[in-house]
Amino acid sequence: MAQKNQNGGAAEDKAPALKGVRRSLQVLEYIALNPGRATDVAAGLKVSWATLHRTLSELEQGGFIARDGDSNRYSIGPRMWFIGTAYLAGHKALEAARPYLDAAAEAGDYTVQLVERSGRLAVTLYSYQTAGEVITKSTYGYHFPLHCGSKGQVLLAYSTAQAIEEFLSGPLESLTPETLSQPKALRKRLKEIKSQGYAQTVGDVQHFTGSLSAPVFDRTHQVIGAVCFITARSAFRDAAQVETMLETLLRTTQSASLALGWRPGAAP
Amino acid sequence: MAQKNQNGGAAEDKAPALKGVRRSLQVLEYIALNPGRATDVAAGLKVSWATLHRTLSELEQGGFIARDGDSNRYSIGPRMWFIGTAYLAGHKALEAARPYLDAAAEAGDYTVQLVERSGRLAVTLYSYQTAGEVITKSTYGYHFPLHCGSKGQVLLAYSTAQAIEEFLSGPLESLTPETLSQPKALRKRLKEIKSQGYAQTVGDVQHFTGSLSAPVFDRTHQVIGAVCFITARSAFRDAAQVETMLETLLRTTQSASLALGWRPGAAP
DNA sequence: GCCACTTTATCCGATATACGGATACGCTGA
DNA sequence: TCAGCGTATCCGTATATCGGATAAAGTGGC
Repeated sequence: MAQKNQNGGAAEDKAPALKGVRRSLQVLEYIALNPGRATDVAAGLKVSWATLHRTLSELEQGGFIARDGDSNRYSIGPRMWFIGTAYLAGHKALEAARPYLDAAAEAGDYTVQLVERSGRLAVTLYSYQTAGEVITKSTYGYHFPLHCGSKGQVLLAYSTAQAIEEFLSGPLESLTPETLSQPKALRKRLKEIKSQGYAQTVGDVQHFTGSLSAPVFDRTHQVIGAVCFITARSAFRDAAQVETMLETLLRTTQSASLALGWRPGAAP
Repeated sequence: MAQKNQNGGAAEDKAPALKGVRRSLQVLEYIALNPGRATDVAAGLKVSWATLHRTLSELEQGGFIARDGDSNRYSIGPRMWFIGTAYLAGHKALEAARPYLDAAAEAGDYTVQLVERSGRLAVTLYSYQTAGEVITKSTYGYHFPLHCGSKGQVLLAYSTAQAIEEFLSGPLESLTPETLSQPKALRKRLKEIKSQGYAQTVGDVQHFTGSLSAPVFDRTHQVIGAVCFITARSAFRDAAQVETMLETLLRTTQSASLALGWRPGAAP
């Protein structure tokens, strides 16, 4: 389960200024991905034990990570949530899209999400889960690699060819037996997605769910995120129902894009 | 608007180990509260400009803060959200309470929140906003001081006398003319709240809304958070409606507490 | 309950690292 | 054009940080 640099890569390698700061944030991210004991973190990050210990103490003291008294396991602390949420307040795309997301959620019986890319993962910015149907791991805090699930695939499909290759050259783990994890197959899939304007996957993230996603554009015709509808696997057997979902989905993404200044037509 | 150490205080003062790390996180928190230009941050935190510049560069490079190209204003970056959300995955109280929160949200026409305390602020962990009525600032990313709004007051009311005094000795800003900001009046109010088991405020956070909150306990009879119902001010004129809300609220908090191992009866 | 082992905590001297004053660049508005 | 503010970068020095080693505490096997 020890997935190391799943998210990283954001110019993390070149310049080692402010060594301590860099490390502490790496530690935070590592713990976000794999909460666990101190030694494991030290091993995963290849940091000398003494150094790591100091770092952890400092972070814990500040409430940025929390330690379970009994097991000595570390996990992300409340203060990180506090800081992190500030990202949403003032997120222009989210703000613009929210009304349409809510409307879509009311219209049907599925979970509605707005996601964006962060490193190799699709990160949920907003999740509206109609109370009727509860789908685990469809809320905040669960992020999946881009090749798993329609949302990630959409984000990936609209990247540059170079970015796609870069992603595909990384590790492509399988979350279920149905996960597409062959670069070749994925390339083909991504092309299809881009040409049809949306993605649909079933059972490649969790066995019993499926999802439908489409991209959201900003005024410069760049994809800044994706809207994703998630529902039970069974729903995808009913073609008419899928058709309706798709219609709502595309209406939603188009509305959101328009609200962000996007206008139909080819990119400038 | 420059509220400095609004959240802090978590043993931030005593031990200066890992200076750089400490500062960088202070910077992050400061920016979370007051996004803005570099100089303002330097002034607010009383850090030499050169040092701050290095810190900001490092944080920006990692995607922990984002800088608006034109105005040079800094705000929290996507990676902080990514890390912060990990706090929710595995938050035992949230997990236990969620079903009841959802149920409550379905039952009535108000926003349902689960909040917990972080420093001097009440922080939203979960917010379920029925699409019908949209209340601004009732989502993630907007945090209010404990003395404003019923949610904060509940959290405060169940603190130790010492913690209450400590809070009251800090700055008590008024968000609206109706905010209670006199320590004396607040002390009285907190006593009332604790004796009646819930809090109700109207118009003390935003002019046009009111809220109703009650505490959630864990097995050790400690308050680990509060559930809060928020709705339009007008709704609070209808006594019968308030009565119904209150009933739902108390049922919700009791269910959540039970799910956390709390049992009725006095603390051990 | 004892022993071997793993994990966590703390010390301390050497050295690399980050600090901050000073200086230079760039933008905005008068 | 110039003044003034905000931003970027340089560089010598002092100091804060690193990590090996050691001690303490916890874990599990038998």
